[in-house]
Amino acid sequence: MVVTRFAPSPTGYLHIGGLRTALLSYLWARRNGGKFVLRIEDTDKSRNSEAAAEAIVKAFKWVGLEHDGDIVYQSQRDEIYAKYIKQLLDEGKAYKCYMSKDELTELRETQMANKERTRYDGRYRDFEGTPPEGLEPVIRIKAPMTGEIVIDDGIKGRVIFQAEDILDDFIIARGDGSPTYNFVVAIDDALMGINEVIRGDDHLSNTPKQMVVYEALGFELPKFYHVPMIHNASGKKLSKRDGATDVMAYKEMGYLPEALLNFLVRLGWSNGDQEIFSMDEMIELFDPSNINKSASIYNVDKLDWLNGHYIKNSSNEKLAALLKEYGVDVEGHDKKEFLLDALKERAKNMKELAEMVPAILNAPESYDEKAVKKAFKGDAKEVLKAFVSKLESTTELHLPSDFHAAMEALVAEMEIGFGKIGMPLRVALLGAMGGPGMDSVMAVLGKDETIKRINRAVEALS
RNA sequence: GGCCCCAUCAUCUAAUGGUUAGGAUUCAUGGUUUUCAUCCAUGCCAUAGGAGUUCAAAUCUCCUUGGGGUCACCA
Repeated sequence: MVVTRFAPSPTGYLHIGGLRTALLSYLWARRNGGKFVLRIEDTDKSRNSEAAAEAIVKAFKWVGLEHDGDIVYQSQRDEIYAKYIKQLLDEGKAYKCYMSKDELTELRETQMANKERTRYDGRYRDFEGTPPEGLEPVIRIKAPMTGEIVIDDGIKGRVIFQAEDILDDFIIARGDGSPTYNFVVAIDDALMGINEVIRGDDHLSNTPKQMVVYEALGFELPKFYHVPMIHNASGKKLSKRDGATDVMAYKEMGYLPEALLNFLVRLGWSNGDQEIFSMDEMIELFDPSNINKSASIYNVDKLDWLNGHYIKNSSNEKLAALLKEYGVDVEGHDKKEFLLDALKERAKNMKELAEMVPAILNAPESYDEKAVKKAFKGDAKEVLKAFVSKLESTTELHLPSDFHAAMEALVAEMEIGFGKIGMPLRVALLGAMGGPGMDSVMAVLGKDETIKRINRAVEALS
């Protein structure tokens, strides 16, 4: 069975890059009928892991990703790590190092001055004397100093490191006894049965260290997939400065989760010319082994386009329910179908959609000067008055097509162009140019409100 | 700087060693419309550079250049 995981460090919220690796792990697990588990990497206890976990779960919930089983907190697994530290110590695969932080810094500076690679020099590897007083030792693992470390990566292919270039006896437990990242990741992944690790390729150079731990503990290696990063417009790793990296901020900006996921899955991965993927299609088609090797740049235009697409193709019921989260309630409005039909074609995001609703439902408080100047010239008022009479004398006025017919009849009778009625009518009903078709607007407003608004405008603009 | 990774339009990407290098987004133009948007049509735009292998290279090899990642008692 394929078991994947998402293992964020709790920095407070889920960001867009994290969501992508989570999505890919999720898809691959689902495609294989496997499991997708969530683990919070909170070995640094100074941070509030619960709030972070809640934020992540909240974001997961919003986009519709579900993890299997309980959330695993590394902060609650100290005994497990302690057990393995003891085991390695007993087996002579790890040892106590009494070097102080100052000494370490000094060593590093000397090495840098000599243009050598900075590394621990192994001075306590075979130490048998009396340890210095008053110093809590760190635990270091014995790492191979020669030979090749080969990662058979599912995306990058064979990646080969020389042990002497990158390894030293790295620290697996700090002076206070707490275990370090590369140690616990390997243990947790192994213990939780994770056999397919999909993560950012910034972890590629950590992998050899983790492999040392796997080897020392006799665990079986998972399959690694190191996914290229998402970069910002200037080609750098996506950071908090690049605008809204918090997934929940995308909700606030009016993005639909399906648009966001669709956007993310297409970053570095494709299926021929297909651009639109439902969740089911993603699950059916996604395979991490055909993810691109190169980083991709995050580009909002495509996301906006996708979002517009998904809004246009959403049902009115769904949009009405969603709109409530953006402070607009149209569920009780008897013309909500006409309203949403007209508006969803033109909204790029939910926030825009939410703003368009009151612009129609509320009568204009003022009339845009430029629009008035353009639309209210010549006999515009006479045309509007004639249109009012036309509406008053028409009994069946419900559908947009009914109102359209009324307009058509008027322009035919008066022998004028559509613009002669359309433009002043637009200003009268909405106060400005722009917006949906007049027939839809009138159908939403109804006959009485339409007439009322026209009369008011004619009066106000005299 | 050491090590590792990467390189097709501005951006996301497609292309069993043989295609007029395809699609999408953006942009431009035209059409549709009472306006704006949508929608439709058309157009602009790419194999980083240099060697090599081959009848044939975006595709394989090497070098150069460029970009990125990583080098903690952070994760």
